[in-house]
Amino acid sequence: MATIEEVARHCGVSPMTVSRVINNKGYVSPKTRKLVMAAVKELNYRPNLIARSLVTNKTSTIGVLMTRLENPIYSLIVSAITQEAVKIGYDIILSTSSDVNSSLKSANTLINKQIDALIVLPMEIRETADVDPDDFEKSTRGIGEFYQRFSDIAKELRQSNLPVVAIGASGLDNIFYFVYEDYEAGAVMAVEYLADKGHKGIGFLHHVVTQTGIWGERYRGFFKGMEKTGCTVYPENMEKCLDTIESGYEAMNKLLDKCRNMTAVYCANDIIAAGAASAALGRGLKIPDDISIIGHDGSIYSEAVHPRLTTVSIEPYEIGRQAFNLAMGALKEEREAEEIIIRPKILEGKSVRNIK
Amino acid sequence: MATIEEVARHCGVSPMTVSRVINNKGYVSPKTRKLVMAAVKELNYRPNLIARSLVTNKTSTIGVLMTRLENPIYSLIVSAITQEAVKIGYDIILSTSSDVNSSLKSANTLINKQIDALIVLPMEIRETADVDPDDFEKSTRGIGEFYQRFSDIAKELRQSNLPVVAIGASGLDNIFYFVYEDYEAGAVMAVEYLADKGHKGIGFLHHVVTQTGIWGERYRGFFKGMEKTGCTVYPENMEKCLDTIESGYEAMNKLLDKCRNMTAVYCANDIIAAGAASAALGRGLKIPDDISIIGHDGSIYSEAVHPRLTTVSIEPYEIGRQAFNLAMGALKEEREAEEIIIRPKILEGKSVRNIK
DNA sequence: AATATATATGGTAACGCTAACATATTCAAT
DNA sequence: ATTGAATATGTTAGCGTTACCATATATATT
Repeated sequence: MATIEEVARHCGVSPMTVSRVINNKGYVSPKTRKLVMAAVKELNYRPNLIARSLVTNKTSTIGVLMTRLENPIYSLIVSAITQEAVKIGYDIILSTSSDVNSSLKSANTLINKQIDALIVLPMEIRETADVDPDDFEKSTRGIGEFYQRFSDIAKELRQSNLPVVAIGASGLDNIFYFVYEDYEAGAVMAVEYLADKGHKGIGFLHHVVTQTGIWGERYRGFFKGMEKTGCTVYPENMEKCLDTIESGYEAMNKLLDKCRNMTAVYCANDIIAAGAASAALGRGLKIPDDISIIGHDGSIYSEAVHPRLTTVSIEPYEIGRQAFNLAMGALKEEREAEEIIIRPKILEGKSVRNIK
Repeated sequence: MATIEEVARHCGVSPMTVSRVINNKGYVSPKTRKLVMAAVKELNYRPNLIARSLVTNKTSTIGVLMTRLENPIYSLIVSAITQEAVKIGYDIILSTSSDVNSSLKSANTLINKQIDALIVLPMEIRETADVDPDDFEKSTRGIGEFYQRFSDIAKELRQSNLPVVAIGASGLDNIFYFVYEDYEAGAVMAVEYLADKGHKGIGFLHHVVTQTGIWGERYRGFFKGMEKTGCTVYPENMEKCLDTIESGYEAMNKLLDKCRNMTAVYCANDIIAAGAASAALGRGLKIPDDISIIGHDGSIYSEAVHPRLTTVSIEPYEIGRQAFNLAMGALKEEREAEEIIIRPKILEGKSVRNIK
């Protein structure tokens, strides 16, 4: 592989001149520029970006630390980040780890690789590697611990001016940039939407996790929405489940067995809603004639059921875009600290009936 | 940020000794080791992996060049790659580009960043940036051009011992490692499965692209399967569509209007099948009692419809795993050239009726 | 003609690390 | 005691690039 030195020798100039040409920086006469460019082409010269990084102290690479790329929402976020990044000549280096220890290890590796900024998306991080992934109570309990132990690293990064953007969180020690979706507001919106269509008997398929994280927010949002719209919450119209189609299906069947005066159901996400829709159809119920369903996420699942699901659409692309630009802004030291809250939207499908 | 030199000074040894400790390489007395480790902790030393790479000439980073991370199949492949990578201390640097020019540019950047290996996954690459993404005829026409123009780069990489693994392709100039799924065999399997259940009137919802790439393979596979099972192909039982739910829905409606003696439909992928299922349900048809449906991909879409779709399951995780390990094997120069073909499996749902 | 400014090029050192070699020191085996 | 290997540490140089400063020439301004 040709080096800058060889290119320089090949056309009788100094390495510095070659450097000026390839970086388009400083003064170079048109004649030498042409000469150098010809040599670059002839020798098939590739600038060694590692060597450049060593001296410039920047890599044009940002680290993304996350858990499950399998989850379409996260992969959409990452997709947005990479798309924004490529626009300004940045690349992303991706690390997926599922438990606290390996996440911290990954974070350190990324930092040691001299990334210019770090975006963390630790949703679904697990306490330990050996936890049953289907034990959701336990399996989401790692996030807090991660942030706690990450705090020291974040402090250090702060000092060395490496911005850290946390997606899906806020108010953490030593982290100053946040992007998150207002899930609670989304849940409120879902209930309001149903109430607005004349529904009073509103059911809820919620995740088993009800206290923390995204599921906690949606859980609280449901109650808030019910109160706001003056609807009564009946325990018989609620059922818990996991984040799978199968679980949503089973929970909906249980719910339909015990519910009373229930005309609509808010599902904590589209996956659950898809399962719920299947259960309803399987019992010969028509959607939305016999039962209205509203989901949450605006994921591709909401399109996969018939009729298309009305859902509270979160904006993964927007989250990724904002996260990346926040990181870039912080690099330029434009801001000291910032928090960006993305508001969801109602994405109307055909799964909610107007019964007014 | 502390350097190795500072750590060395701090405990009165040479940088080499510190290097030996942090790399666990060569002889170091237990006493000095302890001393150094204490200094490392105290100064919060982080080895600069960029500097290390410059001298070792390896980065423990592999490049992944792809188009649309939004497509769950691709993101599952990437997920598998990262999971395999992290196991042996590698990271992946991800680049998503949608057209030929920017893909080549991204490839060059990755190479210049001194990646140890490159995995390319150029499915759905477009000829130019301004092509309408929904114009599938045009939008998939870029792959060939990409590989053609990539060939020079591949040759160069070959010389510098940087392995290139192409996913979803085979027999390309200057590329020696391939991992791909046998989609044609999958289509044959789908038809055979239906025939085995007693179906003779088998319909086909195929993609508008019928000559090249994955759609071409599935298209050919359908005919091969029909011939193999002795079923007759009726043009009235075929309809073309795009890779969207909506398009699958519309195509299925057209198909149901014109078909004759059709008891089952093979859909070129699960997205189309999900749309088709919705259309069938929307017409009051029962699945699988009135019409059997089989999809292709084994994607999460196949779970999102009721009843759960029987589908030809491709193995994205396996593809990613094999691709990464192929790259690693090539790095160790264990092999000269290799081609790994992944065979799909039938994933049984409840969307196909046994009419024997 | 004299001075200031813009343009063009080169030399040196350094970024932080490790490979390769050199040199001690220890310890066991003769 | 003598040798040879194993153990332990240090020295030097270089990976490929650019920052910084120095210098030379061309062009504009008075």
